[in-house]
Amino acid sequence: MRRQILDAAWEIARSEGLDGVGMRKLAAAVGMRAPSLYEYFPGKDAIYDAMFAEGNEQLGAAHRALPAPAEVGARRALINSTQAFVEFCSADDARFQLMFQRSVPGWRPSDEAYALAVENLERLDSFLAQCGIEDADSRDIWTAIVTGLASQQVTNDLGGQRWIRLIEQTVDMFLGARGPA
Amino acid sequence: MRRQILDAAWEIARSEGLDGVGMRKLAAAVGMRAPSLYEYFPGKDAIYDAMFAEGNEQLGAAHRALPAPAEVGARRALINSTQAFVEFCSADDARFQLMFQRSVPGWRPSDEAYALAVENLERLDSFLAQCGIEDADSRDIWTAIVTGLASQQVTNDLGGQRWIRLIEQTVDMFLGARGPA
DNA sequence: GTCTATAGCTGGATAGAC
DNA sequence: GTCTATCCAGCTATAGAC
Repeated sequence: MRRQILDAAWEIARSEGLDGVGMRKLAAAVGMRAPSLYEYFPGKDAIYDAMFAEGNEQLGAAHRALPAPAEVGARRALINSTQAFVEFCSADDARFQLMFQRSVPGWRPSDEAYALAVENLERLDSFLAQCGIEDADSRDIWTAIVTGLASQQVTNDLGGQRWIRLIEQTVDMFLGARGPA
Repeated sequence: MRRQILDAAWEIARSEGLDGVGMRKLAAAVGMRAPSLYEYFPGKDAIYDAMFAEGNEQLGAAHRALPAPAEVGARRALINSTQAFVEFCSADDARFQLMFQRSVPGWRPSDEAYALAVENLERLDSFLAQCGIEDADSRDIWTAIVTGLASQQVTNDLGGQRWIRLIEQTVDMFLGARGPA
């Protein structure tokens, strides 16, 4: 039942925006009345929280599914992970906004949910290290580039390929500046 | 009086978030009651709209104040404009969110206000062209990089220098990939 | 121009019957 | 577990007195 409620919440968020998720509307979407939702979640914030956690689990799973840098080489690994990330963001703008922008007034993820986000950041760090990117400045430049590609793709060409298809070129630009291959 | 109201609105937005700007609170901040605000603005959306327009005017002014690429060369021009932009974003996160993120549920800029944003984008295009960046792919990569730097700076180190100080290095990376100087 | 008063709505959450 | 009924708080906006 929690599953059904969360699915409905995602659907409303995708079609009407994150702020469109209200207790009455959400309950109606699963054939209930608002008060019944409190049997499954302590409140509305807990629903956003579960969504935030779920998004981070999905991102973690997508990242774990990538081949290791040792297998495919740093260049290919960076391309793969960037494509996976930008496509992940672009596949669901409501999820992107919930996870990476502060677009739900008055809501902040709980500590437990946020821990999943930190876990993903740590996984990324270790992935970058395996790609030979270990100094802090390079990591910061890298994260700026990747989040920039993702936000442009989501904001200006949702569901398209406009920035996704520039990823290889961008990775080569980044690697080229770190010394010739 | 419109000026005073807008100043108060910015102040509330900065301290409590954009959604903290309400008619009662805003009126109280200028020593009025809510209904009196309707003498100066037709409604709340018009206030967001005026703020959006004002932000874009400020950005335009900041950009116009930059030395021309012909004077300082492409590299310096790109560094200057990126620093100016990231600092502009980082100086006021409420303004950043209003202008570049969709963080006011239910509000969209009016056509007139949006025209100012388009004007700024066109100015940027012409600036980039003067820097020798004319193909669409390079422009897209460039905007991704710049917005990425800005969003990382605003989100993770507001008011600091963590990404601002990486701008020179990033511009060199970008230019390096376009053929040796 | 500014006010009081209030309409009219929407939202999350709770009490208590069944 | 689900419901009806309702509370309570918030909001924008308007009517009409002064």
